Amino acid sequence: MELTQLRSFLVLAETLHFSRAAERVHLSQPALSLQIRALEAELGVRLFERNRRKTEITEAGVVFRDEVATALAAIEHASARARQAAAGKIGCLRIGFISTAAALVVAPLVTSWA
Amino acid sequence: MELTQLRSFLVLAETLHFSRAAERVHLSQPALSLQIRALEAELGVRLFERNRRKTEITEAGVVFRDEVATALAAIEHASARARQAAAGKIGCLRIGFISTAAALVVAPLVTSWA
DNA sequence: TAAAAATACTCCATAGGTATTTTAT
DNA sequence: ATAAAATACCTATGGAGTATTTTTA
Repeated sequence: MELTQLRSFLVLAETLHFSRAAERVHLSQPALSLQIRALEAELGVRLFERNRRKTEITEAGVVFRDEVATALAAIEHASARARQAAAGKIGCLRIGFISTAAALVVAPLVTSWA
Repeated sequence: MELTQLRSFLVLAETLHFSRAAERVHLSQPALSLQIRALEAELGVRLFERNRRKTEITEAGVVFRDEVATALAAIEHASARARQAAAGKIGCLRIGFISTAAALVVAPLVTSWA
């Protein structure tokens, strides 16, 4: 399973139209089709019902869509938090009394002041 | 960003040892090294500090690890739920009175009885 | 006949492996 | 000298594109 497949899946679940979904994720229609097929194959679950002229999402597809959306958002969030942490925006707030000499040592380590 | 990179990252965050982590995810040591480098490059964040003989996880790495672990678990969960839904294990519980004739029609649709 | 998805095929980018080097103890 | 990670290089896989076919309304 690939993140790109999951992103494509979410867009298709929204548009319910392979060609338009493909356009939105910058893929050709066949490429998107293959991604969805691969995803369905790996899950062993049919996510969309391709009837006549319309593409419908299955009940399983709805369940998968809602949970995957949350998971992908979590990954985005994780990336943002990691960047913040690296930039020193995330850390511990600890309160205590120290000597003036120690304060001079500690001060340069502080990344932001309240 | 790829799921395989995230899985490799989680294992490395656990073992703190490239060779052993590579073994656990069935990759060669250089391949794992490249995955981590690619991940760090995409995030713009250093996730591990490779000092002398020991590999240490950075503060940003810890943040990323915790959130990614949750996200990956969510994806696993989504897959399981989708399979359950496809198998008809998830659905509505609706209670009402219907005729015996209607009951005979409905009965075959029931996937499980309470 | 038109519109949408699936299939066939070709190609190339890149992920991964092996071999080697670098680095630090 | 050893142990661990990085680098170099090569290869093969499979993902993506174009062209085409199938399907059904």
